[in-house]
Amino acid sequence: MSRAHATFEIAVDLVVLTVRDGRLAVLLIERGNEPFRGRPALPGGFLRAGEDLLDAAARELAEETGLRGITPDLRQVATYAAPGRDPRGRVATVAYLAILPDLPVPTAGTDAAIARWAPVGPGPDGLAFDHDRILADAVEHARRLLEDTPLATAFCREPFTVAELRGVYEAVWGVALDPRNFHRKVTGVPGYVEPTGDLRSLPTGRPAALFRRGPAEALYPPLQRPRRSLPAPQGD
Amino acid sequence: MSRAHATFEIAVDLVVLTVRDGRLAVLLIERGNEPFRGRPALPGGFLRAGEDLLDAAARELAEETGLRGITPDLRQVATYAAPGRDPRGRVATVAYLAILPDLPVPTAGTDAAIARWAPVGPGPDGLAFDHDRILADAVEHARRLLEDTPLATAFCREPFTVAELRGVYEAVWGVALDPRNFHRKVTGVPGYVEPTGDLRSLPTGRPAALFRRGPAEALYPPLQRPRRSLPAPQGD
DNA sequence: TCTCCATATCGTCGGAGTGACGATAACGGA
DNA sequence: TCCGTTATCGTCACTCCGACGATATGGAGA
Repeated sequence: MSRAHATFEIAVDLVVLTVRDGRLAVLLIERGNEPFRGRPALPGGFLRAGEDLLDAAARELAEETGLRGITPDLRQVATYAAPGRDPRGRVATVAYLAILPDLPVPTAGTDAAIARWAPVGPGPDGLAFDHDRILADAVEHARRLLEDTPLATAFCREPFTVAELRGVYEAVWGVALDPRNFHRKVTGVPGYVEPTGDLRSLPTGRPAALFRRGPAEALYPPLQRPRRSLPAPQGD
Repeated sequence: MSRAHATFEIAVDLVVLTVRDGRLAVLLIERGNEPFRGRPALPGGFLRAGEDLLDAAARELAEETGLRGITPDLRQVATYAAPGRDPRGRVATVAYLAILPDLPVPTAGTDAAIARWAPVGPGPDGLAFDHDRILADAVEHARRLLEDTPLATAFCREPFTVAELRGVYEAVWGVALDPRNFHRKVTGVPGYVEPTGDLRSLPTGRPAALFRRGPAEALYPPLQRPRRSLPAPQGD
């Protein structure tokens, strides 16, 4: 059997998302080496011998964020292997999506690079390699997952209020949601959130009930993001 | 920078689905070489130097099915790279999903192996490598895509009838659908199918109107598969 | 204490979507 | 002509949803 096929290095890149100050943010590092030295990039690293993809993603996440013992759900998003995407040679990268609650600080410096939260905007961010594209794909993936999975609770520290959960949806989808309808829908999905029985007082307003994640792995009925496909009201 | 990372070969495996005789079927080949010689497997091959993933998937599809000029939509499903998944060494594979109308014959023998359509059952099929898992993931992917994308039309040759499209949904989802409600929903989604104005007579029954694919890239409202989460009627 | 404000939570109402299923249409064949 | 079969349209009750009014409950300030 011929062995004439090209060989590759395989990297795992992480799209770590959180919500900070009501805005969606992504964990970025500053590249310390060529290529793209000094440019922001997604954290990631190479797959090691004997290591599976998910293990590598979890290892990189721990190294970049300093998180230990926490196992956030990591979801594979897509794989990119275009020739020329890495000037060093043939490198394929598998992108993973991770969702974290708003941490005090990314605990940078654990590894080689400086990590920081950067707001996710609508346009490109000038990231290294093809990381703009990877980020966009991952964000779109997260937006879809919010609709029919309990992923949004991964953005929140427990216990959380309905308003905090609503803030997650608003930040990720980039839309404003009606607090009353949102409350009705979230509390109406079986197994999505469970009341702890406690309340939390904010600097203003009526105290809010606290919730924890429920056992549901899929949301039914789903929380659909607003669609614009209105029937184009007949002018006149 | 150290270059001590493991190197890999990267393969592209295809999950080519169609509907034959009202049942979901997948294109399988019989392996002609070790490992897993003689075992059925998904068609696929190695990524070549200078080739991108999608190009490799399209090339393999053309080689295995003999299709030329046709560009069915190929969708990346997931990537698998567990150590030991390929006895020959470290091989990562990127799975692609392709949907075809029921072809007369897979036009086997174009490449090295014998290709055939095999029905997709609920259980494992004893495929080589981790292809049982890949197939299951891809089928679940297709089931989801039927809900909110026009993917189902890719199973049909144009023009097609509503009943043929319904047969696709029934085969892929494995459920029976009410013909009247299905007709109402499919023709009610803007841009999903467009009437050609022609009719097709079957050996029996009233002739059916013929349709072609519409311009919609997403279905709204979606055609949701039946959910079982009924409110558990109170026994009493 | 009373008023005001902000947020949380509950209710109401009309419209859209859906599943169950009846009714009718339009063929081929007995 | 009658019948079986499939296609297509209609009806009805129920759910879900978005818009939005009403009420609850805290803190801040008069």
